[in-house]
Amino acid sequence: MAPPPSPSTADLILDAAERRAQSVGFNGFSYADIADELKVTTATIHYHFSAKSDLGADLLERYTRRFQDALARISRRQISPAEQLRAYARLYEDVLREGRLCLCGILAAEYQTLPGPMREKVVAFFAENEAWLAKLLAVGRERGELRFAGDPRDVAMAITCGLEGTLLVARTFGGVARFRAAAEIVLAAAKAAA
Amino acid sequence: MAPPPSPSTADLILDAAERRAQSVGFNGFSYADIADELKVTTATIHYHFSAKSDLGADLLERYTRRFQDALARISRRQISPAEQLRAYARLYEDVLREGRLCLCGILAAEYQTLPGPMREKVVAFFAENEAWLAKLLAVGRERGELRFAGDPRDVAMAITCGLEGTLLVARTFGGVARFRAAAEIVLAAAKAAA
DNA sequence: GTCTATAGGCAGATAGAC
DNA sequence: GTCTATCTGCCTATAGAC
Repeated sequence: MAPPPSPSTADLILDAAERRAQSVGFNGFSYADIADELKVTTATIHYHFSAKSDLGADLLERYTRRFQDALARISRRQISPAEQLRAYARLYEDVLREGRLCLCGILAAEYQTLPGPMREKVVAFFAENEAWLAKLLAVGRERGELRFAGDPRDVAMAITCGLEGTLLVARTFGGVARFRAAAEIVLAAAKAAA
Repeated sequence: MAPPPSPSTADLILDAAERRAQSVGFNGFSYADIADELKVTTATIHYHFSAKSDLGADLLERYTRRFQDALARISRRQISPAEQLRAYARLYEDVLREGRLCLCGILAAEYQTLPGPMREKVVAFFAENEAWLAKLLAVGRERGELRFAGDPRDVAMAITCGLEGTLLVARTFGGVARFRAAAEIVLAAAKAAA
């Protein structure tokens, strides 16, 4: 294994932008904010991401890829479908613990103000999310390890949306403890449904 | 009954601001946007709401009051707890049909950028929401008309958050049809839970 | 690749006439 | 109560030196 290369300026910018976008939204931070944090000037950021919409698009691409990777890692683990669901919920809980939201959750709230390319990527995130979750649910039900009625995609949608909403609300009202309690109830859609 | 008085300028401003806040967020519109829409100047708006944070606070107060009124109307109807839950979900569905989000849902996403007085009102909205819903759930269970395990407040939280998240996501991905399907599954937390 | 300097626009907010 | 006019500050973005 090669030693980890020290992160490029572009990566540092993405890191800072991601952290801010997940807490104050894409419209909630400026190039100046990031420039101050990294001790560079706004011109430097424009050199790497000529427009803010480009930064946003790259941000979404990296975030979605990483999220998909995390889902793939869950799939590879030799655990039951119910356990995989719990691992899925833990992805959200970890985000909340840092005082953040899901990037695509907060961007969904800003959707109407986003440039077109970013909008498409937000939609794609939810579509890929649902596809992964629906497959997990379908397989789990086939094996008799999960119980629920109806189309797995609908249950997948309900679970993803439930976690997104719980994250959103729990950050302002409830905190991590209540996130857990609510998330457990959300996940029960694929355990106890008739 | 007296005839409805023609709305004051302040009311018209609140109406326009509310519509915009529910679609682009509180930081997504400016005094100039509203001024253009109402064919007045920004100075006029400042006369009625000297700072934007005042407008935001008044907006939240009116919205929360109206939402509470809607909940009270549901409570007064002679329908089963399960039907009341459906009526609750319909409040959200109606908002989506206009392409909007719940005001407090979208403000929860902007929470970190909101002035203090607005933050408190957002939190209060969710607290009052949960209180109403928890009471409905508790009564329904006592009467044997609703089935669920655990603290009614946790189930209430899961349902409110589930609907908020479904609203958020369905606006960008899924639309009204899938909102309904997911909402039904969310509400099942208080019907089929073991 | 990073800087200084700056353009051009839009934001929230205020003073004072009518 | 509404207007015109304006201030100040921040934002995105660019030109050009190093």
